[in-house]
Amino acid sequence: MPTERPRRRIPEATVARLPVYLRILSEQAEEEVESISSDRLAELAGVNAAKVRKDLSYLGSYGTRGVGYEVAYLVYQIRRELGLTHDWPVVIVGAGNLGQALAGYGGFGERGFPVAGIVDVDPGKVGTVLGGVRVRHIDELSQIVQSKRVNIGVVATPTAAAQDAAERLVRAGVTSILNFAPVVLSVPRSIEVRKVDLAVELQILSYHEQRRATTSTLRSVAGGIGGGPGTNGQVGQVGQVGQGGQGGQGGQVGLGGTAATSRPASA
Amino acid sequence: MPTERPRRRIPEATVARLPVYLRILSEQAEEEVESISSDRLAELAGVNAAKVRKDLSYLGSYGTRGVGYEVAYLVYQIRRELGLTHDWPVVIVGAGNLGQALAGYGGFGERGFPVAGIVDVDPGKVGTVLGGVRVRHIDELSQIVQSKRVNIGVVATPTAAAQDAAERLVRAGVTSILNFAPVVLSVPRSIEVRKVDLAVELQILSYHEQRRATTSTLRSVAGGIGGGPGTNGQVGQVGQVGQGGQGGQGGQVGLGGTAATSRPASA
DNA sequence: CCAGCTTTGTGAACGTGTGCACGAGTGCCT
DNA sequence: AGGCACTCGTGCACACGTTCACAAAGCTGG
Ligand SMILES: NC(=O)c1ccc[n+]([C@@H]2O[C@H](COP(=O)([O-])OP(=O)(O)OC[C@H]3O[C@@H](n4cnc5c(N)ncnc54)[C@H](O)[C@@H]3O)[C@@H](O)[C@H]2O)c1
Ligand SMILES: NC(=O)c1ccc[n+]([C@@H]2O[C@H](COP(=O)([O-])OP(=O)(O)OC[C@H]3O[C@@H](n4cnc5c(N)ncnc54)[C@H](O)[C@@H]3O)[C@@H](O)[C@H]2O)c1
Repeated sequence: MPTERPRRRIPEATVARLPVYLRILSEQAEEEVESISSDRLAELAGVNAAKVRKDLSYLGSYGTRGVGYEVAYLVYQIRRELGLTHDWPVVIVGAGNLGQALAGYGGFGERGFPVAGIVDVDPGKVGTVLGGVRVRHIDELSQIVQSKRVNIGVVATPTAAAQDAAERLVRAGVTSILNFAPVVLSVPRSIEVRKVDLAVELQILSYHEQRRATTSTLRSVAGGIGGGPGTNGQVGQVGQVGQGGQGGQGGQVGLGGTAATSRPASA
Repeated sequence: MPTERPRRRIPEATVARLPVYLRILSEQAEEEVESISSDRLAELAGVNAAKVRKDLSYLGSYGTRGVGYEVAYLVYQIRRELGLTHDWPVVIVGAGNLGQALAGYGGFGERGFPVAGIVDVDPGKVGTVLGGVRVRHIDELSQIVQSKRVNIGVVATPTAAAQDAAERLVRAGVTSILNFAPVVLSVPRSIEVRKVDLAVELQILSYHEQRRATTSTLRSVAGGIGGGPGTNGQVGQVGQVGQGGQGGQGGQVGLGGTAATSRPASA
């Protein structure tokens, strides 16, 4: 079993898809599927088969022509490439609505991101236990980060406090931040920041809804602008998509979208 | 005041940035700033100034050369383009950890996405009140969607139930879905789906952390692989970024990343 | 009214991402 | 052993997105 070093630098767009492949492959492994073709994997992931092959080719791990990929080996390779060979403890700043939901969610620990700690400024929150972890005061942040060797921090404070939270995280030694507050954080360029902004997601959906309404108005002059539900409910027929092409994605610096539109075929 | 129709189709990457500009411009408007340059807006949004100008040029709304853009007018134009001239009520499926956090979060209503309803299958959850909205049984979904004219649905059920939830939403008449479950939903191609997958975000961060560790190992042979915190905390000096370029983003069909990396200068 | 400064709008070059098409292996069946 | 069906790996063309650079346009002061 070759332990080749990551040969090329992996494109961000590919990095963003690897976790999806990984989840699917892990599921397949549980169902005792030993081998999988790029076609099948593409179908399950809702992407183009050529894209799957190209993505996987960056791993340097080879499939077998005429056969497909060995699921277990692929899982191993992707996990290694993503740095998932060991856990990455995370620390959450802000134990409000969202922080509590995150802490109470077991999915992170399962996927290798155990919650090493939750901190808050509110004395009323300190001491309460969320998802098995006791909320501690924010002054203990540095100590938690250092003793638990935390590299990843999550900002779940109100908007006004997000910049402060980020700075505290950076000072404490965190090098990657996942930010839920709808603000652009200012941090040293060496820090990797990713943003999840639900309002932005909804606004993008709104744009498409609005566009849908406008377009149909042009065709059927009757349609009101408010745009009632389209009620075309054809749920059964799944639309395997012709993958409407588009520029890349990736956690690029500028801004960039947040979610991905997908519409794959089910099994 | 010209009310020009949206001339060109707006690129997805731009659509994904407009909400960010909108938020910043709204804040500026509250601070009574009347005019803003692309440079300043770019700085606040953490993007390249040329990108800002190009993005805004798609709106057809004009700035004034030598001066900048009129904040209020830009806000109006962006809101119009994004379809934010009226509210878009949303319905949440799944009143668990996440559904409760979403319902309890006032930010959506403020931004034009009031929670029209929350539904769940669990009889124990039905009847409880979250964020001023009573949880109702999922069988009432269609009725809610139709009576409240809901176009956007949010899937916040466990993974196993997400596909079912999506199908119910589509049958009820919803045409856009925001999915929090880590699965690829199969829906008719006419339905717009966006996915927010926190585990994917963390795994992307993990990739970069791992890469950082590997790279530094090559340089300073000493460093352990586990990669303790880097503790280079230089918080004060904000890094206005040279916008490390990258391929596009956008809510493209395939998959695609979810969050964006940003690192702008603060005011 | 002109000179000089500022800032927009956009053409063009470049970089990234996507998807087709096909050569090149691999396994199976006869 | 040979033929055939299958699937990977990838070159290539094209689409999309980003950034630079600069002419056009507007403002201000004299
Ligand atoms: N709740 C959601 O569903 C949701 C959805 C989208 C975005 N968000 C964003 O997530 C963030 C958190 O939302 P929420 O609903 O959990 O808010 P919240 O008000 O319920 O919780 C915020 C918590 O942060 C704590 N806090 C305040 N200042 C702090 C500081 N300087 N350091 C550490 N902790 C501090 C508060 O004590 C509070 O417990 C907000 O920025 C919000 O915009 C939340
Ligand atoms: N909680 C988080 O912070 C978090 C983070 C990332 C992803 N997620 C994802 O979000 C989803 C929800 O997470 P959660 O923590 O809220 O889960 P949860 O178990 O707390 O809540 C799920 C809710 O959905 C309800 N439900 C189950 N089947 C349903 C159906 N068919 N129709 C309607 N409702 C149904 C359940 O009764 C429950 O109330 C999961 O897919 C999870 O992977 C959650």
